[in-house]
Amino acid sequence: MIKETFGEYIHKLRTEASLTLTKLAAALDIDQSTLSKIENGKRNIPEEILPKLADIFNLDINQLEKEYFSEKIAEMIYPKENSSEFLKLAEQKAEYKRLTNLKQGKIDFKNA
Amino acid sequence: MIKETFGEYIHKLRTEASLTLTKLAAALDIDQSTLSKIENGKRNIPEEILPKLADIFNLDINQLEKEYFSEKIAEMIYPKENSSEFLKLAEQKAEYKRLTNLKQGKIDFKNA
DNA sequence: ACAATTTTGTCAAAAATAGAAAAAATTATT
DNA sequence: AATAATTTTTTCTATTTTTGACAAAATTGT
Repeated sequence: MIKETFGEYIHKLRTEASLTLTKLAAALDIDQSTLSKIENGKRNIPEEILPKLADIFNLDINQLEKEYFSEKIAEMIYPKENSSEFLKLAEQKAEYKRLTNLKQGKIDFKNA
Repeated sequence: MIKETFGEYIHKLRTEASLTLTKLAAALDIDQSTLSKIENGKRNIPEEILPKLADIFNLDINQLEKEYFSEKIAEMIYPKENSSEFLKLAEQKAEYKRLTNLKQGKIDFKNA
């Protein structure tokens, strides 16, 4: 697990590779001011940059997505005292959702 | 745990109490068409109605919030194959966030 | 001091969300 | 089966949120 925020993580990747904001931003196809804000947690991180990041820095895209989404979840529950209870419930609900949706053939897991 | 979606749960509460959409909607201070959509999962559920629901149906507000938030989380992870890994990570991240924020005195847990 | 890099502020455009009224559809009642 | 009541869906407008881009300010490195 990365122990920084996702933005800080990107920052670390970028600086360790000696890239400027401008350069990396260009490669990610976003404005450099936007990338700065992303690194500093002041702007949403668009999901579309994940594959590009994985590509540029040779990272496992699955792990990256895990970090990305779990941060979103953490963001949401960290102020709750008993966050683990929330997560346990969420897990059950997710399970249940999968089951009921499978029955109805609503979802495919290809891009899961 | 409730096994329905939160909307379906509201529906169940409402019908068991023999209330019409119009009546409950009025009590919740929202439009009845909006309540219909909520029950059918076609509209976001505004967090503000939770205390009112708890009040009207004599429910534990904490439990209600738990159901509410965990559904949001479930919504987000249920298409992922290994959702429990996401949640484990999220838990760690939340923990970490709490620690670092405590150090900086950023958050109070009164309303957690 | 100068140049490069990064951060911040601002503003308009686009997208997402919400509220409300009315029409359409469904369900219940007589 | 007709009518009434309830629920669902549609449509429209208003509001809020998010985004992208540029320029100015601040910081950092040489």
